Amino acid sequence: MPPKIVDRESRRRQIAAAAMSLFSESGFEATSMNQVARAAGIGKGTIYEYFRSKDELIAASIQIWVGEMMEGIGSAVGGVVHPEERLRTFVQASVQAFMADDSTMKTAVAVFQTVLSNIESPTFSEGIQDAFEGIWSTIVDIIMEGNTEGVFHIRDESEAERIAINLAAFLDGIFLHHLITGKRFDLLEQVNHYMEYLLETHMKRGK
Amino acid sequence: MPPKIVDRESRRRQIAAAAMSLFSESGFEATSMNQVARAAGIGKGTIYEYFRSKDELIAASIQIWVGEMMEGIGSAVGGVVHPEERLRTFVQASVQAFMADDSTMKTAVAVFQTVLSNIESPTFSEGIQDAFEGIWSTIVDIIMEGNTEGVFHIRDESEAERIAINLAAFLDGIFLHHLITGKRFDLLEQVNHYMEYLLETHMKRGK
DNA sequence: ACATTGACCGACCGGTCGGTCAAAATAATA
DNA sequence: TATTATTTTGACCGACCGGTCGGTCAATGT
Repeated sequence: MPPKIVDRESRRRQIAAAAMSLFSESGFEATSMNQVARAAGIGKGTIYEYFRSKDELIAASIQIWVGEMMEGIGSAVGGVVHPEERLRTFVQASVQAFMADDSTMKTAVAVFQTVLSNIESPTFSEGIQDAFEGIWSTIVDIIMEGNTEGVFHIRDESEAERIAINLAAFLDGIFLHHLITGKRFDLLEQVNHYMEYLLETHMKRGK
Repeated sequence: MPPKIVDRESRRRQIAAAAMSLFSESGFEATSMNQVARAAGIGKGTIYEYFRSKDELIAASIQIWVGEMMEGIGSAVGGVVHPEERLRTFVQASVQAFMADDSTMKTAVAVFQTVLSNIESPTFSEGIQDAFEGIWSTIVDIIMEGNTEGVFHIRDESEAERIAINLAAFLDGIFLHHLITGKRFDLLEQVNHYMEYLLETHMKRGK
């Protein structure tokens, strides 16, 4: 009976992907549904077959983007066994992911802004909340694992959490400032500087 | 000869101030020139006597807002003499300024976003660049002063600069994450955690 | 061959926006 | 008060927006 069966989920992803590349360049508000349609190679009306509204399209795009971002970093860390090396790899992968192209960073900021503007709306904030929990717990896991292996020396898990929250915040902050100030400082140098005394002091690395 | 003398500069400030209070609540894009006119108690056309476009109004508003922000923090630090206390005061004043109300933080993020979206346009980015230089040099000054007084122990000025850049980035990052995650962690605790090992290690405080 | 389906489309709608401009208001001069 | 230069104004405009909807069409079942 169905003259043409369409995998609705993969179609959603396809449209959201096309949309995201526009969002990354011009932001969410500034991108019109007409542009999205053209970029996706479909009619505008078709978008509304798969998304109730522009907001829903934005939310879905964000979720997919965040997921891919985390997947990339996760797979980079996956292969490394030594805790310190894992932590360094995690940071390096984050730096590379964000600095790969400016548009990635701009997208991240746009996402921040959109989530903040809709901080009351669960549609937007839920996915982001999960993302943060994921990032934090990834770092905490690395630290605690290093702790039991005797590589790090942390008092307790809540201390590891504090370190994780600060590390994640620092990374976002330094990325943001690097872009805003027109790359007026050496990003890698600053990140290494942070890592240096994170490892040397709190974790009493080596001896 | 002029039948009506108008202090153009103060008029600009007055309009920009009225505009900024709206921008803080709803963001730049979402605020219409009609709303700005009503809030400023003037006709819409009058705005265009003092600003060429909405973009110029936004840029001017941002510049004034940033200026007031820095002035506030600067005056808080001004009275303190002991270097370590000055640094703590600087951080505390920043926290208070941002956490005073959510709208301040949302405004800051909106400013970031706007500047990033117009990173090529000098109209927007110039003022922000100066603001960052100001913040960095404020921190560097505190550190270097503490150095000559023997309270801090820093290798050289470039080391102080690295510390300043990282501190500023961390503060913005932690503010941002605190808001986005729905205040899922204790902001003050995290900031103190950072300050603790900033003072205890790099600066080899006390003994 | 032909009926049925649903994916797809783009013209169209109500509404909003930034920006303009002719006219009104204002105030110093004579 | 009449004149004149300047400032202020809000009605108005065209462009554009998100979203809708009647209709088209290719693919399938019979």
